[in-house]
Amino acid sequence: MPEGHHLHFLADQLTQAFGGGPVRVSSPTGRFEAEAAQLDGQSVERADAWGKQLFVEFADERYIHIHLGLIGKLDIVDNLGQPPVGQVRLRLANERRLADLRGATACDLWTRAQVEACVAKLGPDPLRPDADVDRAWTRIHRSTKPIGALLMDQAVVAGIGNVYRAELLFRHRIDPMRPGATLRRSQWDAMWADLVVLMQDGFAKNRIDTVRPEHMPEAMGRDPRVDDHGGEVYVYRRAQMPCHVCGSAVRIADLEGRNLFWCPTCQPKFRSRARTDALRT
DNA sequence: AAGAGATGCAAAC
DNA sequence: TTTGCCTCTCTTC
Repeated sequence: MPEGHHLHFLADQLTQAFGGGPVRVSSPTGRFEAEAAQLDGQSVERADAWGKQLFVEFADERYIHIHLGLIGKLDIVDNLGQPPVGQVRLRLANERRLADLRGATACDLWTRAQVEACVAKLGPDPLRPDADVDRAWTRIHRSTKPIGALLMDQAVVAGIGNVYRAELLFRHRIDPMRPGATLRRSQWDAMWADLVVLMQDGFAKNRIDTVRPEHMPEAMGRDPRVDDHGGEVYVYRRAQMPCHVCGSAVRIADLEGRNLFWCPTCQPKFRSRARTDALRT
């Protein structure tokens, strides 16, 4: 689940569970033990997310920085005094709630300066009200890299992952291999506006659904999606299966080490104007 | 029971 | 370009 919507969901949960009061901080695996000891018993101010980076703010401008990576999990549950199960690198607990971190790529104790340096490298986050859409457009407009690769670059847009990448391109009928510089500003503005709505919905439900009402299972009389992802999507992890819109077999390819999914009919191959003109003459 | 693969990314070659 | 993280679910035997 760890695309940007999920990290914002976790930040909200952490703030609700621990914000404004003292928290027990421990590291059952010992890997974060020295840092945990420094924070143990201190008050949590709040938690916040920027893209896929999660920050838990303590007094004195100290922050726990967490990045879940591909397989990391942060379970926030009622505190019933249960012992840690598996490799719990970080445990936050108060009388009511308990949060266990497992499998994360990063868990560090940071200063405010470190947090600011991290955030400065990130592109705009569609879930933040201060997001600067122009900053993303500048990067896209100046790049010959495929838009499918640019959308995954956290310095371009922070919070998009493999699901939102594939689904956003499908919804806007854009060839993932199309160079960023060939997009029109109006296309990017429409994609961004759509992304904000999709990710806000994902944040509210903690689940990625991108299928329009007319293509939902009930509307089309098809079976709902059943797998560990769960959300209703058009192309993500649907290789070889028929497109919900046109019936073509959904395609899969490797782009920069990640699986890319798209519909070859709904997202026709992009031809540059120069090439088209050359063929006409 | 065992293996593959996954919503990510940094570090190592 | 490949490996590591070290979890969890789904698939195959």
